[in-house]
Amino acid sequence: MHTDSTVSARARASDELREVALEHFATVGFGASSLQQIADQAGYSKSSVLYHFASKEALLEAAIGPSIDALEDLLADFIEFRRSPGERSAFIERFVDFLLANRLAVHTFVVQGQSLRGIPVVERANAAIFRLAEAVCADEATTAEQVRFGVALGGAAFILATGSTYRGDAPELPDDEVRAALVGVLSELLLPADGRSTR
Amino acid sequence: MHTDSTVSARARASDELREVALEHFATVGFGASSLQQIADQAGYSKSSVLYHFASKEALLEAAIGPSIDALEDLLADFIEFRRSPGERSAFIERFVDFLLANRLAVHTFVVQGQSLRGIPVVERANAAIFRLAEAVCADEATTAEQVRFGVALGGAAFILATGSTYRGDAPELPDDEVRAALVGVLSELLLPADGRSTR
DNA sequence: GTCTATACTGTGATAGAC
DNA sequence: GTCTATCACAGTATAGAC
Repeated sequence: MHTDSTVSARARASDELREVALEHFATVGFGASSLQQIADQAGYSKSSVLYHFASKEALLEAAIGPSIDALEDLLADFIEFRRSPGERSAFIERFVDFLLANRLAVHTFVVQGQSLRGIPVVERANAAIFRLAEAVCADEATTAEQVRFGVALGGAAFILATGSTYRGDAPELPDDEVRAALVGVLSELLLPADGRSTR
Repeated sequence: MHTDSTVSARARASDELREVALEHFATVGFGASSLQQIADQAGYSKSSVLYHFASKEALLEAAIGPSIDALEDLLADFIEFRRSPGERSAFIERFVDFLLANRLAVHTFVVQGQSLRGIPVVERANAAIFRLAEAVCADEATTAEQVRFGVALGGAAFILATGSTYRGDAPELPDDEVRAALVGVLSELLLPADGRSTR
């Protein structure tokens, strides 16, 4: 029987590598990231990375897989209860919380989801996003509704990874204010409203 | 004196390479793009690419530079007239037209603007976006306003390059409908409105 | 478990034939 | 103008020492 310390050491190294790798994948992109840079920043050798994860793709799987699991759970709940009154706005809040808790992973598979086709974990992400679009948009989505969904998703993903704004100075926006602002914006974009097409 | 045909041939090759390169940079990312792939798709050799453009960065400069010029012109006009009544909504339409006419370039420097710091042409793009944020947001921008701007910009850039939606089937949305939808969405996000913070 | 050493491929870029 | 040949280097991945 393995000692706890052995198991913990292995898990700790994996976690550190996952975290550093996710940061690289989200910022410079999967294709432009190198195992060497990830290993250096995490304080391991390149070979150690390939001991913990069989390949670069396996590292991506470990980095964003749990976030996709969480998205799928969230989506299943929403689909079950979306007809209840008020459930849609409650979903927005849960969705924003998901975005904030998984910002790097979300940015990775939203922004790079199209260019990483063929990688199993990315296909899972794309499928989840597709079902999310189906659930949020009306059954027969108009162009306007599809654009609104795309702007909401892409805009949120963009915000999460750029430090929230494009202003060079102000380094950080307070998390609670970002959360409130995102809930407001996504509500406007995704909740059914009347008479907005004539604006 | 050079013949016209010689000049045209050189210009034609450069244009073809710029176009193919821009497509690669926007889809798979600058760092993940290779001169070999670009040369193959354009029907030239890798060396020919480096004859027309001294380096990979020079190719990026040629690919997105003109779009940044156009953005700077648009921005200068807006800053001059932004106090006029109705000028802001007119600007939204011009801005959307700019986005549609420069979709790949916009997607490239918006999405990858943070990770390509240090490349001169990208610094120009980031500076232009920063001034755009200053011009569009109120003088003392609240967190909510900054988030709205970020969602609008990032969402629009996302829409432009993903074929407009995340729905797997429907291959293309009609351009005029996308334009109208984007004008509507960006107007909601960027035009001053009353009483939306309490929603 | 983590490392060094190595193999092999692909990269951006240069030099020179035609 | 476009090509082939070549360069030095970085990429992922494997084998094996400790």
